[in-house]
Amino acid sequence: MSETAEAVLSRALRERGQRVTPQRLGIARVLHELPGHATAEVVHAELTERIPGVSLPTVYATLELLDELGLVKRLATEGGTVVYDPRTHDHHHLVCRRCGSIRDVDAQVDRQAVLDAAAASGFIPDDAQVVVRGLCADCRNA
Amino acid sequence: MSETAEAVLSRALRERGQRVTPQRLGIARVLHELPGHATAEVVHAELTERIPGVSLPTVYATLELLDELGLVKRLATEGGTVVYDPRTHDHHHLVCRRCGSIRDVDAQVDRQAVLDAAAASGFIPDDAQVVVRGLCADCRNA
DNA sequence: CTTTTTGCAAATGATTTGCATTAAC
DNA sequence: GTTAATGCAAATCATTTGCAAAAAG
Repeated sequence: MSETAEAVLSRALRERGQRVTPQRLGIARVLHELPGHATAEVVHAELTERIPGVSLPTVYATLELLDELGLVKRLATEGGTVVYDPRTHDHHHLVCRRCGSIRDVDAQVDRQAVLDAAAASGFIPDDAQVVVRGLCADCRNA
Repeated sequence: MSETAEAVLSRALRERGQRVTPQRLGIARVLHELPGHATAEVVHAELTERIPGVSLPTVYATLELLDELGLVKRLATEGGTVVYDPRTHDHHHLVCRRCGSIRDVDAQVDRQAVLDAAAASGFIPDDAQVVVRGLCADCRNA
């Protein structure tokens, strides 16, 4: 089986000489257990039910740290807020124009043409994902 | 030659029974004349040099209106702010992880695989663009 | 004239900061 | 013991809202 989010985080923190705290472990765990993507507020609310007393600023700081460590991905929403994605494998996103929800999709897309064009302009690419905008299944009905 | 942004906007407004005001025309013109994408603040600053006295709330409301009319595209930045893109043709974006800048790239990418996957999950796609994250030419040096 | 649009001032809401206290190591 | 991490309260910043005055049709 694969390692827990806590185990991966603990090792990453020790490697950088940073401290392993219950807040950090809890935040990583909660983010991975929540379905889909989550905002700092949502992580905080869920975490509070497990470890009361953790502050919102700590949640924000920790999510940013997890992003720096490459353990989660920070995503900007159309609405201007930020959500975190615990899935770091290569995938694409479906963004609903009505409710703003973001869902993952797996698909094989050849992005070489954009990457080449990017490189040609002096840009050094890290990764490239497709963002599909439209109407999600829920909003299609409602 | 192609129509001016003002002419297109005037017609779109009349069609919807909305009013053609110097503020709206000026905002559309400024957005199209500024290089690349612009925030509401930047549009406001530039517009103020041409037509003093236009308020920031009016700029925000007008940019939203232009987006609804399909004359510009609203984009959320990684930093959590919003910029407007006056180019409505199909293109992709290069987002710098360091300075947050967004540049356009033209490239031919076959997105059918994601669109199919999206449709299979009940999502109705409007469009799909590739977002390339990485380091822009300026930040690579600095 | 009637109704929309504007400008102003104030409100909002997500995220960040300063700083004293607490807890990892 | 040292130094980094936390919690709290206050600050910040982009964006939005309420409402009376101005202007488009």
